[in-house]
Amino acid sequence: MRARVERFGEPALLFLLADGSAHGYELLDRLPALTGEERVDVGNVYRALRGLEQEGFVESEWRADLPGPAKRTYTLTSEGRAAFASWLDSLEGLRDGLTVFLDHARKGGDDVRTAPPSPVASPEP
Amino acid sequence: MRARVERFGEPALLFLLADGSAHGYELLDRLPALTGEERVDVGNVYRALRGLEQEGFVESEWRADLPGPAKRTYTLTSEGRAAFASWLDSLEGLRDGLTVFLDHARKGGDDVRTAPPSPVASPEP
DNA sequence: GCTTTACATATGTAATTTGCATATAATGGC
DNA sequence: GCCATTATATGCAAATTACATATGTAAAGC
Repeated sequence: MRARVERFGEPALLFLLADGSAHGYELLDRLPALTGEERVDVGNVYRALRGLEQEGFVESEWRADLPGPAKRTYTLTSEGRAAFASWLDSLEGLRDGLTVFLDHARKGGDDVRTAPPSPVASPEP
Repeated sequence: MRARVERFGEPALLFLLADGSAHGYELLDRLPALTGEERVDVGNVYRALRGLEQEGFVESEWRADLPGPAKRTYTLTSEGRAAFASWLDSLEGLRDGLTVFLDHARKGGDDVRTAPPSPVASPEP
């Protein structure tokens, strides 16, 4: 069923790059294990990388010296590092928000799922 | 910065409806406080409600007897309640996944955020 | 009574994102 | 040379989202 993080791909890419420079294909390989997604779209990864580059979060350099076909090697910029840190904060906020929501939604045990809802309870800030 | 839950709107609507029947405008009012979003699109809420109805998760009934203009009052079905429970599980999985990711990304304290990630490749200052 | 404002639902559509397919090209093994 | 693999990239339809606008009723003000 549908419950995924929106634009989780970008922070995941930054996370992988924070671990060292890499090229797209390599990132593509390591992404599923990180995000838990079964299928990661090839084209969208490259598009995301170009987007991150346009935003100044990564820099790329063509490397023909490495074995195999020419690769575009991406490296985090300091802006990218800062953005990643900010994204982590944001994700943490999201996680905490989810926790609050889940606690709310599950309060009263299973009556949310089985019994008619209580007439009073409303989630107030 | 961008880090939101995708399709969080539907479970949020189900959550509000689990608390008792309501009409669209009312849900629209209570939604931002629940999801933390500043602006909730009016049209999309009604579209989401119709979607939920087509999936059999909610039922609606026009009420002209209530004060004010005629309202369409939505009520959770048992399928809706089940779907909500399932969504909660899904969200919980997401939350736990986020926790794992954050622990990973933050391991080693703040060095992810401040220090060069690895000696292998860093853009020279 | 008539006008204005608030309530309530709904449609239209442009922009963005996603998923899926396909193109291109270089390398290495045979 | 031929072919599978590695590597990057584009094209496009479908789905989603954001923004605007339309429609109609009821309450409030004068």
